[in-house]
Order: sequence, then C-alpha cells, then structure tokens
Amino acid sequence: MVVHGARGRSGRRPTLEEVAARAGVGRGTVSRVINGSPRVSEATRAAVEAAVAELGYVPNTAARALAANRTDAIALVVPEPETRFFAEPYFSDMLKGVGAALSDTEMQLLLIFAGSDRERRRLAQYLAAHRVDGVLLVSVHADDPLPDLLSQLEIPAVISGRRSVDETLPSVDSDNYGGGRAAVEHLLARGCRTITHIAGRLDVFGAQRRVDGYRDALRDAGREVDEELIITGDFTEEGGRRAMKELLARRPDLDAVFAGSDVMAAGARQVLREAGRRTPDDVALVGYDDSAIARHMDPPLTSVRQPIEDMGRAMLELLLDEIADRRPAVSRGLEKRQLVLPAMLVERDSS
Amino acid sequence: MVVHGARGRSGRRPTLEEVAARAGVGRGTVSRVINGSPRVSEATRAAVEAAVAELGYVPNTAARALAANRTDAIALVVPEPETRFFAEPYFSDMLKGVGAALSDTEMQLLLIFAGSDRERRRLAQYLAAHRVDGVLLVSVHADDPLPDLLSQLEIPAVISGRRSVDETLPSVDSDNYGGGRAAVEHLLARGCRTITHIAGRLDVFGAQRRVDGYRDALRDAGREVDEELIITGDFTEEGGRRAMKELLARRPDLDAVFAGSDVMAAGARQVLREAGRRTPDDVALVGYDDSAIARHMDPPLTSVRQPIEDMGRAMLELLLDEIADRRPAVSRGLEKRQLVLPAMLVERDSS
DNA sequence: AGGTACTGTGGGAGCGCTCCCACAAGTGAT
DNA sequence: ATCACTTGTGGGAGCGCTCCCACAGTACCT
Repeated sequence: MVVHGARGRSGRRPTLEEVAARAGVGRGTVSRVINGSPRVSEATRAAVEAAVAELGYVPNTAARALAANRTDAIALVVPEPETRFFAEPYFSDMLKGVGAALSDTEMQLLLIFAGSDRERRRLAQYLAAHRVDGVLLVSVHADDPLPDLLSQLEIPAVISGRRSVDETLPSVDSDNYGGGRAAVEHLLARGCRTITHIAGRLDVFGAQRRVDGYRDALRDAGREVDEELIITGDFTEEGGRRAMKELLARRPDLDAVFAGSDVMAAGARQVLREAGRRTPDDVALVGYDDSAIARHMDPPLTSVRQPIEDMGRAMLELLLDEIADRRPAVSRGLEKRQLVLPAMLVERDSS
Repeated sequence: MVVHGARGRSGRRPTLEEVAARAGVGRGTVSRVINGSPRVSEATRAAVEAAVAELGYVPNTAARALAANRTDAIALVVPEPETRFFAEPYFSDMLKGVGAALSDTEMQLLLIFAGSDRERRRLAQYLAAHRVDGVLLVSVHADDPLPDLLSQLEIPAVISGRRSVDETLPSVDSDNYGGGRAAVEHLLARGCRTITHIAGRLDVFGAQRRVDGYRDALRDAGREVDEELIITGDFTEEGGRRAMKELLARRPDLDAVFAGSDVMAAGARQVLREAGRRTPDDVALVGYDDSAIARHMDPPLTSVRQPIEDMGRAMLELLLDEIADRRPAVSRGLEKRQLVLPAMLVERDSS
C-alpha cells in the first residue's frame, strides 16, 4: 500500500514525456515498455523501468483510452433489480468466477444493474458512449432488446445461457438437457414408477431443455412419456405449490417429483407435507440449482448443480477473445463461440 | 432502448466538431450546451440540441476526462472478501442507498472489493491512476491504511462509521450511543434488574459507543454500572456463545442481555436455551443491526436498526460536495463533514 | 563494395474534448 | 458621441497518450 516515487505535494502526476526524459529515451520507447512490446532492447527496458519506479509513474487511463480507442473495462450487466441480485447465489457465484478470471488481466469490471426502465435507459446511454470494451450479459430473457442493442453498437458481448437453439451471441450455458436426464435417471434407478415434472417458465430456454432431458430419459428407459405428468411452474415457490397440488389431483399415485428449480421444489415439498406424503419414502423429490435452499431443506434436497463459477470464468475468457478478435475484420462464424458446461447431480436425502 | 441518429454502419461516432458544423456554431458553444452552461442564448441552444439529436451525438468520456481532468466516476470500496459482501445485508442496503442518490447524477459507480492482499495492491494502483473522482469507504477498521493512502493521493473520500472520536475523514455514522441507550432503556422499562451486555470488538468505534450508551442509560436510571456484566465478543456467533456462557457463570441471576450484534445475540440465544432459560420470560434479549437473522429467530429478536440505506445516500451526497469543493483550495475545517443518523429500536418478542 | 533485411528508436500527428482569451454586439451611463 | 460593462460566441492551445512513419545501426547476403 505504499506509494513510490519522489513526486512532491504538487499533486501533479508525471507523464510519459517526463519518464522519457529521465530515462534518456524517446516517448515512443517508454510507451513500448509500458505496453510490453518485445521490440525494446534489454538495457533500454531496464532504464525505463527504473525511471518509472523513481518517478512513481502511473499511466493516465483517460489519455490512453482517447488515443487507443479502448477503455480496458468491461461490464457485467444484470437485467434485474438489485434485490434479486443479492438474494440469488447465482449472481454472486457468477461474479466470483468472473472476478477470478479477471485478476489475471488489466481489465476493470463494472457491475451494472438494469432492472428498472430508468436504469435501462441509463445503460443504453452508457453503451452508446462506448464506455466499455465488452459486455457480460447474465440472466437474459428471450425477448430482451439488450442483445440487439449491443450488436447494433458493435460491442462484443457474451451471454449466460442461450435464448434459443440458434443463439447468435457467443454464450456460455450449462447442460440443462443433461441435468434433466441425470435427475430422472437417478429417480428411475431409485425405482420410482410415476415420475412427475414441474417445469420452469418455458420461455427460458434452459427450462425447456430440462423438460427435453426428462422426456428422453424416460423414453430411453422404455417408459411412455405421459404429458399429464408435466406441468409448468414459474420458478417461484407459489408456482411450485400450485403445480404440486394439481399433480396430486391428477395422479394421486405419483411417487417422484423432479422440479425445475429448488425454489419450486420447496413449494412442492410444503404441499406434499400437508397432503401427508413423506419425503423421500412416499415421494422422492429432486430440485435444480443446488442453491442454499437445497441444503437447508428438511430433508436436504437432491439437486442438480450448475458450475456457475466456471461459467463466469468461461464467459470472461470468451469475451476477451471476442474483444481481441475485433482487430482484423475477419473471422466471423460460430466456431467455439457457444460453450456448454456439464451439470452434476448432487444426491441428498430427499430421494 | 432506441439509438437515434443517422449514423451509418461506419461505426464512427460523431464528434463535437461535427455537431458544431451541423448546428452552424462553434465548438465552444456546443460544449457549453452539452455541459448546461447558462451563457447560451435560447435559439442557439435549441439549434445545438437539434443537431445533437439528429446526429445521435454522445460525448466521448475519455476525451472529456483527459481535457477536464475528472472521470465522473466514484468507487464504493469494500475492504472485505466478496463472500461477506453478499452475506451481509449491510452492504446491499448501503448499495441501494448510494444507487438511489446516484441516479440523480451523471456519476458512474464502481464496486471494488479489496479483501485479499492482491486485491488491495490492485486497488492502490487503481487509485494512484486517479481513475475515480472520489471514494466511498465502507466497513473500515481502525488500523486500515486505506484512508491514509486516499488523503496522500488527495482523493476525496467519505467513510461509513468513524474510526475514533476525532475522525479526520468526512464520515456518516449512525447513533450507536443512542442505539445502545435505547436498547437498555427498553429493558429497564420492561422491568429487568440485571442487564448484561455482550459488546462487539472494541477496536470498532461504534461498538464502543454502544457500550457507552449502555453505561449511561443505567447510570441515568440510578443504577450502579457493574463492570462484571459487560463482556467483549467479536461480532461472531461463536463469540456470542462464549460470552453468554461466561456471563451465566458470573451472574446466574441475570435477566437481560443486550448484544452488540444480532449474530452474537443468536449465539447467546443458543446458550440460553441449552441452559434452560426461556426467552423472553427468564431472560430478555436485544440485538443490534436488525438484520434478517433477527426476524427469523425464535422468538423474533428485538433489535436496534440503523438507517443504512439513508446512510448510503448521505455518504454519496457528502462525497459529491467534497468533490465539488476541490475547486477553490479554501474551505478546510470539519463543518458538517461528520454526519450522525439516528438509530431506532425495533421491538419484537424476545424482550 | 553494394544491396537487402531486420531491429531498435525518436518524434510528429492526432484522438475529442475543456478551458480560456479575444472579440462582436448590445445596453446604458456619462 | 464616448466609455464601460455585459452577454454570447468562436476557436487556439493543450490534456497525455498511441500509432506509425522515418531513420540509424547492424547483420548477412551477393
């Protein structure tokens, strides 16, 4: 935490020019050293570095941004109110992953909430001013205009999850299909006969893929898929309750529930208890997300975990590539710009 | 979310110069309009604004920062690991307050974690580069070198809480003394005879003030202050447990506990239960912070609430003043640079 | 000896603003 | 009519960098 350099109380910071004079070299050479260009002799480099240390030189970001037309900053945009951001571990895990990957770079991360209309307008203004080199977009709904704005402004962006099969933006998703399959295969292995599914909002692509996984797992096990056993919730606890009641009414003989989120599983659990069904003895229960709720439920909930931190890391890496690639106007194409990371079943006592 | 302007696919953004040409005025005049100077005639202003709209002009932040030597950004520095940031509602409330106050301005808020050594070095670098106009410092310990670095770099800063009675930095604190008093007065009014206190770490100034409030409330009620009834915890649950055990050993006849934080109160509660003491019948319990824990305890915990969101708002306002005041080199002195907001007792069933 | 290539270096031009001085035009007192 | 302000405006200078062209020096061919 010590500030080096002989700089007096003047408050004026040394400039490149002054470092150059001190080191007895030209401005360009100092710039090269600062930016790690290989085209500098060892001796010169050492001299410049000494001058930098003596003067306590720190580059002026604004000048650099102006001259080089880049900001060395990227934004993590959360199109949600702050409340949700703090409530859901998803975001903090994501941030952790991004932050870890970021610490190897000189990039600065900005956190931007765009929950309200007002905030969104602000964001649009912000992006139009090109104040960041790239954008990480988490939790985007299918009809969000943000991605279009981004490509209109030609700002590199990476999205978490996909909006559809043919997502155009570079994206990092987890294997929702595989996660759904794993949940159902686990229930099948446990000997469950009538496996129901409370799906999430189907305009969320990942939720749809989980349903696909559910279907295929049953089909591959030689079971008929009964559409009556699938019901759509809305990712909320109340939605989980409603869905569970309906399922119990439709099929009193059900012996397993695969919920598309832990929160919905928690709602379902309440209804099951009220109905006198024991977990896991009468009805096995599996959730999705492996959130804190899952661990704290009674009994602890079996759930599918997404590698969110890894996803964050991967998103950042993709974005940095994307930013670097904007130099030559070549290399379009979707090679490797869509990443899918594996999901994993975490077995606990509810199944 | 619509981008106005006829700007083609070139990607080049219009400059001040181009706006000036379009509006048939000089560069200076456009600058004046953009920056809201009053020294512009109505007609000219309208013409410029039209040109700005037509071209979809957005000022280049980097150029402005370079020329004007300001960044229009401030940082909220959290000298804690991210985990704590997400775990404690203190930070999210603070952020909410700051964010609210910020939305009236053109300022950009940066969130910076400085929990690890590595992050701190990064931060030092960042500040040395003067990449922000000011800093909001939350949760600072008495021996933290950060405030000194800030004043060395002559960066305006506002601190949450005070490090001592004669805090030099502008600060916003809550009335910890009054909060402590209120808690004890409440217990006295309930008829408690032997009121104990589990204090927080005494190197945290606020914790000390709560103890002062505790003492004075008893004294003013004509009670002797028995130092045996005060014990120091460390703000953790485990610390609360240890302190409670010790207090029970010292004074089995105690009938009230005022804990310096909700978390410590939770620890104390466990020990009380194990000892067979009922709350509030045998022992009344009061916490501090009014955090989520307080509401979820059984019985719900009476606690002292600090207006954290308001504190955030106030901090930002102080900081903006501070930044504005850096123009004339006058106006030293501590007038109004130390703000103390009232704390409030929230009565629940634990007392 | 001349050519060709590469390496390392200096410094001009320019990024898009703000600041400020100069000055025209208008207003009112002398 | 003259002087002294005031108001509105134009544009030069300069903020501290990066980019790139020019060029000196060295090395290795013909």
